[in-house]
Amino acid sequence: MRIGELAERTGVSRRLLRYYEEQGLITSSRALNGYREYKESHVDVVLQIKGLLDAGLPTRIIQQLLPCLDKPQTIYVPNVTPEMIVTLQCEQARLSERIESLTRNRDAIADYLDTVLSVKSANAKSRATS
Amino acid sequence: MRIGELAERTGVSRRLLRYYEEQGLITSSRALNGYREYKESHVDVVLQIKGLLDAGLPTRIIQQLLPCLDKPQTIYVPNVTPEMIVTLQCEQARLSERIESLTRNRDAIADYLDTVLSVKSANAKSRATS
DNA sequence: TTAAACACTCACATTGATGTGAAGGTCAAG
DNA sequence: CTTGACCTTCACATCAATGTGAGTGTTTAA
Repeated sequence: MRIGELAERTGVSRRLLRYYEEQGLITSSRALNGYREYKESHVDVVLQIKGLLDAGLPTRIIQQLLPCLDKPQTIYVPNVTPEMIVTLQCEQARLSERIESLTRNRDAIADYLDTVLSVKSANAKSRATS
Repeated sequence: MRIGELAERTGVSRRLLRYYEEQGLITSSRALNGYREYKESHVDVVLQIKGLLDAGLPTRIIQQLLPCLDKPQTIYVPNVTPEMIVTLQCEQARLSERIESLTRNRDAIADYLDTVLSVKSANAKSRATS
């Protein structure tokens, strides 16, 4: 598929798809006319990138992460450097921190909404009986 | 306390503290000489802001969120607009999405590390017996 | 064959979160 | 009274993620 379709199917602009490629997050083959050609699998990869980016990870980290997040991963196992392992462990820890922080805040919002909404419904009742 | 101490205790640069104030995330009183004065409670608020920012939320959202994340919140309940509730619900959903995405990816990293490390230890054993 | 839709590269603009530095005021200690 | 460590504002710089547009080539379909 070409860039337009990929953009449409992922919700990521053409501009950004080219940017991701420039940043080494995705690759593409080129047709004879120079157009980028993508495979089905790119859809998922782009969505994953989108998710990570949206989660606040910078592209250079994502670039390191991506090769490890593939499903049939066993092939890549042997040539992993110890530094890479350390990087991943750090990143894993950072992700956990983020998750915790986000969860805390989401729960706080939830609590707040609960309170607000219960008060509102109580008010509605008291208005009904007055 | 003054800005230097707050910076040190929160790990947020003076520059950023002023920026947060400019963005309406925190307030400060001024001493006679014009110096900013902060209270103990600012430490927690700044840490919370840091967490949210680090979690990828933009300041303008944090600004809307903050008043709702206070503990003694019941006072503020009455004057909440319906739009605000909608905003919060949206933001809550977005947070959940982020959390999901982050969790998925963290688990993928964990799986990868597990695989890598188990292979490594297997290799170590086979080297030992050869 | 021409127009519309799509692709390409290149480059400049913007936004948000930061850093950095200049020019100057305040205050405490020597 | 001076020096050093604070503080102030202001402004310019940077970086990553994006947008936007110009200028040009390609494919598609009327």
